[in-house]
Amino acid sequence: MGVALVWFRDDLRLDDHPALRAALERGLVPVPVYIHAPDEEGAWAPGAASDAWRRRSLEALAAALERRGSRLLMLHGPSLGTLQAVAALTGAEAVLWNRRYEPHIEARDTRIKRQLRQDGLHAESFNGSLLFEPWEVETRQGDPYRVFTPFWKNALAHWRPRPLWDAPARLPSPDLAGAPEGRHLDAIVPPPRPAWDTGFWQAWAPGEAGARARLQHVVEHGLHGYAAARDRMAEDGTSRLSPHLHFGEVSVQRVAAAVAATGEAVPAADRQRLLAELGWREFAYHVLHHYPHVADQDLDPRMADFRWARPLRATLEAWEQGRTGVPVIDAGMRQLWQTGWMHNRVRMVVASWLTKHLRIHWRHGARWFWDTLVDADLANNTQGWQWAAGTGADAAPYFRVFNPVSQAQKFDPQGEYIARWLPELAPLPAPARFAPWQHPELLRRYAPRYPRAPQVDLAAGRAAALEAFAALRAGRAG
DNA sequence: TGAAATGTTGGGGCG
DNA sequence: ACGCCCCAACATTTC
Repeated sequence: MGVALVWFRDDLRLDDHPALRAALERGLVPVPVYIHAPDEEGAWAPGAASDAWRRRSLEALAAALERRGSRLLMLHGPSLGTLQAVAALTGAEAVLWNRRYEPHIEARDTRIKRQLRQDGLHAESFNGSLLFEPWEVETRQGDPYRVFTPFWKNALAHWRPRPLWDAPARLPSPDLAGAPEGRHLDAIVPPPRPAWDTGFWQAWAPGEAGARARLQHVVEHGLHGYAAARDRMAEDGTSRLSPHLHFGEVSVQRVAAAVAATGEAVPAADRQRLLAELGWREFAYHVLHHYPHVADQDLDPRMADFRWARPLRATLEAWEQGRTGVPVIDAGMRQLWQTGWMHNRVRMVVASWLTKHLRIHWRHGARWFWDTLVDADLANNTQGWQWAAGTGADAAPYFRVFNPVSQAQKFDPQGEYIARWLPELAPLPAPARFAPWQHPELLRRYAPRYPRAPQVDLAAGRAAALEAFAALRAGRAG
């Protein structure tokens, strides 16, 4: 029987896996391969939190393959050379994989595909992670979209859910006698030392089983009322599927199908809202594909002359470590540090603070998120930061400045979120937790170590941001 | 997927 | 009954 290498990357599942499916449908024995090649990730090599997750997800994938009679070959080295070597040693006739859509990875994979074909192998890639190919959706004029709503309207109108493919109960066992000895997981992604990630795994279950369990939970309990619940900071109202989707532990096609299948059981607005969140993910990949510079530069060239503040180390560190003196921001930054994740609404609030009140360029925030988020994803992270900073596609206008106090009052009315992640403020009565600088006597008594005042006065920071924006416009006009 | 300033409206107190 | 004022509630505009 012929052999096909199935090259796993950010698709760490067996269910609804187009490349694995293709191997089996061609009657080939799949040889699952994972190659660690961080040098090829360029400036955006996975961060520490991402690697901590990846390690667990790979462990789960390897176990799932073994339970089915197969085995994951984990290797370290240049992707092309490693694939060539393994193909030669196993006698593979095909190399199959699901596409990644980061521009520099797309370019690398195109070179790899060309070379493998020159070597006489059947090399083929599939869409395993998006509902729509980034180049598939276009305006009537044939241009890429830069505004979400028409993008999503057009995309949904053309959505034809494809049949899902269930992971087989058994897989053929590859003959790895001639193959290189696989590396131990520790050699691929070493465990964090010291084990700073222990707090993560009370909140998360990396791997395909955890992803499917979460999807089931969302569909059964999280969809009814989702549109409003997703904004409430203290609740488990968001889907929390982002890291599972990033690592491809669940197929986005399966997520969309499961949501759509709830039908009348769930209000249409809630269903559409969750689908729209998947839509933002699609939009982020669409924009990154067509404007590959956005990961590092403003999409909107008019922002090039904007007067960003010099990013002072101390200011940035206070933000990173949750010592800004604004409770909802500090709570969010500590949730991020302790669990590798932050509630979506809080992400918007902390991003607005950094880019508007502090006027620090969004790339500094994007970097910190990249290193600390378990769901760090180049397209989504870029889209989120450029949206918040007002520099990106369909971004919040620059003058849209979040007030972190009113945001907390609105979306954490009992101050529970603040108390949970900033326990030093828990002794304060809830109404005093939103702006403790207005209650100096309570601060002194109950939270003597918490900053006496925000790192920037709220009104002054807002005014300075608006003033800088006005100066930009004036400069352009004159 | 804002916030704050400004404008409008209408009920009620009061002379 | 009427005009006047206040002000909350809501709507619109501006940044």
